[in-house]
Amino acid sequence: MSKRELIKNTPFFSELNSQAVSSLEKIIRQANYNKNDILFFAGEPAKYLFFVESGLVELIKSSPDGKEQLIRTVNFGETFAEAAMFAGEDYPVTAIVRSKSSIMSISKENFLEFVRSNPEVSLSIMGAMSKLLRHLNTLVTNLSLTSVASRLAQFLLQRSRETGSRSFELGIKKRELAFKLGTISETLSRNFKKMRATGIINVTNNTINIIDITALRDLAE
Amino acid sequence: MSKRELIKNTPFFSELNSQAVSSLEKIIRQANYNKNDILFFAGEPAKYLFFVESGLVELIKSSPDGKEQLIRTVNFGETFAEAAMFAGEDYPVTAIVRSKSSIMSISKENFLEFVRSNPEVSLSIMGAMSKLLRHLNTLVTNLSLTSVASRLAQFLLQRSRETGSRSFELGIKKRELAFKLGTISETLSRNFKKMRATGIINVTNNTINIIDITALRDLAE
DNA sequence: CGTTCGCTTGAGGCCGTTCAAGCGACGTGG
DNA sequence: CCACGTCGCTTGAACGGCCTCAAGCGAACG
Repeated sequence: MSKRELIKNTPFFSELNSQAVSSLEKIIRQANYNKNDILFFAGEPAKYLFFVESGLVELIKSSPDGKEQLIRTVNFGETFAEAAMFAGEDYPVTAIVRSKSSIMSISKENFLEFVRSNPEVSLSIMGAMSKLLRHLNTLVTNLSLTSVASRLAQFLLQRSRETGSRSFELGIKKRELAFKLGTISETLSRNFKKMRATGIINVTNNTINIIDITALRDLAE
Repeated sequence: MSKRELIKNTPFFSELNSQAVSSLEKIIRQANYNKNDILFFAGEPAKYLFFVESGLVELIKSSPDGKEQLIRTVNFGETFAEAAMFAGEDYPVTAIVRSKSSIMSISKENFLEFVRSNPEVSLSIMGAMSKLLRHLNTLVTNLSLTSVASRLAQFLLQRSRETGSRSFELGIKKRELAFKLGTISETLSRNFKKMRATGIINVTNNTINIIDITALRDLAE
C-alpha cells in the first residue's frame, strides 16, 4: 500500500482533504518493526508522534526494581505519544512492539505545524486524547478500588461480549493476561481456580466456559 | 470582577482576541459554590465543561463498597471535564467542591461550536489534556509500582522544593494527605513514625523537618 | 468539664506477592 | 524411540504491605 493510501485508510486522518493528505505525506515516515523492538524508552526526549498502521504496541512503565505496569496497548489504527507533543519533554513510558508492525511517525515540529495549518484535525486529536483519559481513569479505578478477581471477571465478560458466546478461547497466554490485569501468573491461576471451585466458570487449557454469568457480573461489580 | 474580566484573566483563554471573548461571554455561566457542594456525580450525563475561577475542586471515583480514590484535584485557573466533551456520554468521576469556589461552565454544544469557530483554542485544550494524561500516567505508576512510603517521600520532597526549605508546614490535615496519597490516616501515621525512627525526618504536629534528604530521595526512588 | 477532633498505636487479617517445587506437553538431539 | 531440556501453568508455604477494627490520648472548644 502506498503511503498516501495508508494515511487515507487511518480513521484518524480520514476526514482530511486531499491537499492536507499531500502535506502530511511529506512529513510522515513509515517503518516496519519486529516483535520486541523498542520504539523508545521512558525518559527519552519525546521527538515523534507515532501511529500504528498494522500490528500491536504496548506502552509500559517499569520501576527501578524491575516491576512493570502495562499502561496501554495500542492497536492498529491508533496513535500514541500524542500527549508528548503538547506537554513535557520526555516520553513517560516505554514503547515495545509486540508483533510485526508497520508504524508511521511524525516529528514534533512538523506535527505541530501541521495541526496549526489544519486545525480541523484538532477535533480528532482531542477525541483520541479524551478516549485515553477515560482509559487511564478506569485503569486508576481498577488498580485502586477493585481486586484481581473483579478485574478478571470484567475481562471475561468483555471477551464474552466480543465473541457473542459464553464459551471462548482466551486468545492470549495466561501470563500475558496476568500482565494485562496488573498481576502475575500465580495470582491469576489461583483466581481461576477459585472461580472454577465456586462453579462460576469452567477452564480447560485456554478455553473458558461461563456457567454462572450473574455471579460473574457480581464479581465484576 | 466582570464575567469578561474573569475570562480574560484565565490562562486558558488569555490568548483569545476580543471578538472571541465576546462570544465566549455569551455562552459561559458563572456560579458560586460552598465546601462539600457536588457539581456532578459519576455516571451522570456529561453536559458541561467546567472551569475553576477561584477555589478548589476534587474529582473522585468511589467503589460500590464505599472506598474512594482521588483522581485529581483541580486548582483555580484549571478546567475539568474536558474529556467528557469529546468522548463518552457520562462523567466518569464525581466532582466535589472543597472550598468556597467561583466556577464557570459551558454546555457541551456551545463549547464544541466555540471550538469549531475558534480553532486556535484547540492548542490550549490539547495542552491541558496532555498535562492531564501525564498526571494520570504518574498516578497509575504510583498506585501500581510504588509504596505508600515512596509516595510520601515524593510528596515531602515536592513540598520542600515548593517552599525552598527543608523545614515546612504540611498545610493540610494528615487525613487529607493520606487521601491524596491513596491511603488512610493510620497507614500514613505509621509511615511518618518509621521515617522518624530511621532519622530521615522530624515531625512535630504539622511541621516537617527533613534531616537526611538523600535517604528521602532514595525512598522516593 | 465533658465532648469532639485529629492523630496515634496495637492486634489481627486479607490480598497479593515471592520463592520453590512439581507436572504435563512439546521438541530436539543422541 | 527414548532422554532430557524447556515452556506454560499450577500449587504450596511463607512473607509483607496495607487495611480494618478498636482503643487511647492530648488539644480545642462549647
